[in-house]
Formats: sequence, structure tokens, C-alpha cells
Amino acid sequence: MSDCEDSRPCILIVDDDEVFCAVLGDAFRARGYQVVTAHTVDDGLREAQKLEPEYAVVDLRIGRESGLTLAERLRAMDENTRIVILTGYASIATAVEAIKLGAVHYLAKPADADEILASLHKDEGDPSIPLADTPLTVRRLEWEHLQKVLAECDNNISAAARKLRMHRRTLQRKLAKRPARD
Amino acid sequence: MSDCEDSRPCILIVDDDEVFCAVLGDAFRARGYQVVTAHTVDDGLREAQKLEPEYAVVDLRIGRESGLTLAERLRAMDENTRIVILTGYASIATAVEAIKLGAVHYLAKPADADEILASLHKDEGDPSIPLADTPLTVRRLEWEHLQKVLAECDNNISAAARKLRMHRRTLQRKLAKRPARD
DNA sequence: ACTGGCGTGCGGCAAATTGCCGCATCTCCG
DNA sequence: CGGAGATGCGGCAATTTGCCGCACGCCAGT
Repeated sequence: MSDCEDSRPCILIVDDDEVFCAVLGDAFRARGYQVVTAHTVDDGLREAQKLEPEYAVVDLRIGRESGLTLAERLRAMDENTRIVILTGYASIATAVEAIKLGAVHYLAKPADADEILASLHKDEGDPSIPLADTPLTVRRLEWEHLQKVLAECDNNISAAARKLRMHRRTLQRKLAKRPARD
Repeated sequence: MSDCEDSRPCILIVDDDEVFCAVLGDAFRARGYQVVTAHTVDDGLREAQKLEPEYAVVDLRIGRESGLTLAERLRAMDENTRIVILTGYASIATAVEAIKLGAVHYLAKPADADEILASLHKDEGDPSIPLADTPLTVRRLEWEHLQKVLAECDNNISAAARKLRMHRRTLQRKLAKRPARD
């Protein structure tokens, strides 16, 4: 594989969820980026070595490994890599850690491509990218989150409700209602 | 008032809750620190100028002002001041900000004196240690989202409410509540 | 086959949360 | 000074939760 000599900016995406990588990758490509994806810390490092991407989106939990260690090594390889940590298991402690390790931002999933790009570019010197002007509605955000957790629980509503620490009945009602509205 | 020539390390505590300051201050003194407290950003700066404390514990919301601006100025005065932000309204968005501004840590109240001291002394990133295993609660996710959008709107509540397409009153109420202790 | 454990719909009701109005400041700015 | 826009907050009706119960349907262990 060739490296990032391309004029297009290069982004490395590392997440163990392959579907997620694919979708996000396409979204970035559609916005004019060169994209590589990896699903393990080691692969991520390998790709980074080859391509020297200037941006990286890394999941906090890559399989059983920590995205933070990957972030640290990416920065060790190239101080200028702009990394954002993205995760469905966000916590303040890891956010603090991520920033200390040099990540430019830390986002909780769900986050859309524009949002991630905005974070990647935020505070970047020259081409100040305007950040998205239409953040997700709370309703929408909630819906995405519920769907995601539900999927993780193999569509077991009771289990999902427990994980989300919400009443099963409430989850049920939210799931039943949502398809209609935005 | 004399300055920190004392052999004991000097800590500045800034929080608009006077009772909290007093209690925390006593706890620190009992542990051999010299302590000064302040309840406004300006007072905090004044004390800092006089005493040049090597540590500072600052609340995120000092009355109507932001502890982050105070933190920023404290660091501008003395790069070596080790600051931890302490707050009952913790969010990832503000945590990220705080660390970027140079705080050494960011803690959610309630936090006991020992915990705070440990944070003040703790050094460079240990990338591996923490990792959550449960997804965020819907409530928590909402809180984080609100905080993020709010930050994007420079803390303009009305603007954030418009962006989120929710009633300003509702946003106000949600922000007034503390993030759930989940 | 029976039984206990677990998941799923759904009705109902009290309690909590929203949406929306109004009003009284404040601040910024021409 | 006057107006535009922010903010804090009380109040109220309309929804939405949280939580309980009940009636199944499945499946494994005895």
C-alpha cells in the first residue's frame, strides 16, 4: 500500500467494530479524505507506520485493549498526529487521560462524521473548519444510543434496560414510539 | 498576610460554597498543608498573587463565573501551579477543556480530601489503568450532549436551546440538576 | 409433564418532567 | 435613552416516567 503522499489528508480509523469503521470511513472519503482502517492496536500501529496519517480516530476500547495506549504510541511516532478518542463507554477519567496523552478531543458515541471532523480540526491553525451547526436533537441522540445498546444485548430488551439502568417498561415505550419522529 | 515561605506546601481553594471551603481547608491543614480559600475568581487571583501557591483546587462554577478562566489565569501567573478542577456538575466537555488548560486533574464532587491530594500529586498519564464496562445511562448521555452543545455555544443557554430545538426553560432546568450519580 | 426462571406485551396510576407563558432584571450597543 | 437579547424563576396544564401487576410464551432441569 502506498503512503499518504496523496494531496488529500489522511485519516486512520481504529475501532474493533468493523461496520462502524466502514461507515465512518466512507463518510470521510466522501468528504475528500484518504482513509485507512484497522481493528486492533497492532494493526493500527502498523498502518500508522506505513502511512503516517495526520489524523486518527481511535476507539477507547479496541477489543480487549485500550485505545489510550494506541493513542500514546501514535503520538510517540509523530507528535503532530491529531487524535480524537471516540467511545461508547465514555467516562471522565478516561477523557482526562486521553487529553493528557495528547488527544485533541474525546467524544462519546454516537457522534456523526461532521462532528468528528470538526473535533479533529478544532484549534488547528490554518483552515479553521466551521463546526456543525445542527447538533443532534436530544431525542435523536437517545434513540441512537438505545438502538446501539439494544443491539449489543442481542435485542434483549430486558437486558438492555438493565444495562441502561432504566425501567424496562420505559425502554419498551421509547422503542415503540420512536420510528415516527426525528 | 504572609506568603508561602512556610515550609509547608501551600494550597489555594476557590469555591463559592464557603462551608465546603472551610471543611476541605481543615482537612488539608490536618494533613500538613498551608491553606487559603477564596470564594470568587477575583479573590482567588488576588490570593494567588500574594501567596504563589503551588497547588490549587478550584470549583468549576464559582458563582456565575467559570473556574476554567480562573485556572487559565493561575497557570498564566505560574506555569508550575498544579490545579485540579472539582465540581458537582462534571461533564466530559468541561473536563477536556480543563485538561487542555493545564489542570492536572478533574474530579467530580463528592471527592474526599485524600482523593484530591492524590490527584494533585499524581503525575503523567498512565494510559492503561481505567476502563468502563457499562455504556452511559441515557440521562448521562443527555447531560454530556447538553454540555457539549452548550460549550459550542460559549455557554449561551438561549443559543444552545435553539440549536437543540428544545425549550430554553427546559434546558435551564436540566442544567440546574446535577448529573445523575450513576 | 410440570415447574421455575426469564423475556415480552400491555393497562393503569401517581409522580416527575416538559412545553410554554409571563415577568423582572441585566448587559451590550447605537 | 431605548431596544434587542440573555437569564433566572414561578406557575400550570399536558406528557412522559417509574413502577406494579397480569398474562402469556420459551426452555431447561427434575
